[in-house]
Amino acid sequence: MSELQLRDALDSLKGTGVRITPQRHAILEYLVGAMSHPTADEIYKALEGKFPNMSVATVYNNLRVFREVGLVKELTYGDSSSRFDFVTTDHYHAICEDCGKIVDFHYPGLDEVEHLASHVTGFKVNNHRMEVYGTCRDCEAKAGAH
Amino acid sequence: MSELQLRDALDSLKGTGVRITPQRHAILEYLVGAMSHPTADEIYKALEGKFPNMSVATVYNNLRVFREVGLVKELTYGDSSSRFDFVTTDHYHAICEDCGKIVDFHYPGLDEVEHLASHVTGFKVNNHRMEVYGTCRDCEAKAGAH
DNA sequence: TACACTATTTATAAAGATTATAAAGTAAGA
DNA sequence: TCTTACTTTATAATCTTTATAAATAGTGTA
Repeated sequence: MSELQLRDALDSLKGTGVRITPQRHAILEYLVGAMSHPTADEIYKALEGKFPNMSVATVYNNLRVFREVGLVKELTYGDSSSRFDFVTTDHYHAICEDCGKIVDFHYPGLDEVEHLASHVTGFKVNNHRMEVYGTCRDCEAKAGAH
Repeated sequence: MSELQLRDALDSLKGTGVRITPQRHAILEYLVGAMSHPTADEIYKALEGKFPNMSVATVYNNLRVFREVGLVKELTYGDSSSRFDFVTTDHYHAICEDCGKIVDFHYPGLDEVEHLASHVTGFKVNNHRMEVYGTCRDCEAKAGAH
């Protein structure tokens, strides 16, 4: 399962022309296996045994690369440092109000909303629904050309 | 409208025993009137004309005070600095799947979802919809007694 | 109104997270 | 194997936020 996710991630990287270095492999592996959402520093410390010479910058650089490719989400809670989360297949929908097109997007953070809602309202919360409404790129372009 | 919000905020502060200084007044006034969600530094710069000697620490200290009292929400998007938002009456709904009861709850953080959705999908996002589903306390109690 | 007490502001330094830079190293295709 | 461009490393720099201590100023009370 994690194996498969890791392989998919590596393939996905290859597909976008990003080189696969041992450091990148290790960071991805760690993220896939991590139960929590680690900070850059936690990842750095976790891999320091395997890569005694690895620089913190390498961790940051690669987390950014992974984020840009869509493999990883950066979560900013209130605390001082960002947390990073391997993207799974949960997703929400963005809906175009002009043409009705529906586009998937991923967002890992809404469990927090369920928690807070439960806390505030006293409900036993089972699930939630969320959609984003707007104009898709095509319709926006048409409207712009008018 | 903003006037009233500001007065309410000041009263609320008095009620909790927080002193009202000219700096606090000005920061609150700025937050109430701000269309955007300013960063601490933006607030600092905006008030530097009125308070040439004000320290950045004062802005941070007071934003923390306001947050602790519940007047202000701290928003952490992906970018480097926190943004601060005067708490208004926007709210979401928790819906009981047994009896249909609807309870309001507040949650200030979903702008972040709009941002991310917009970035990922290319949509120009206008708004979103979110609801939480579950069982209210009454129905939960009844079911428990069954 | 004046006083006293304590919270607050200011100025500065310090801490912590993240990014920039340049030289050395290495993945990947030809 | 060779070459090229991308990566890593080490380090410094930047930026945001917090800590500290002395000076200042609100607020309740006499």
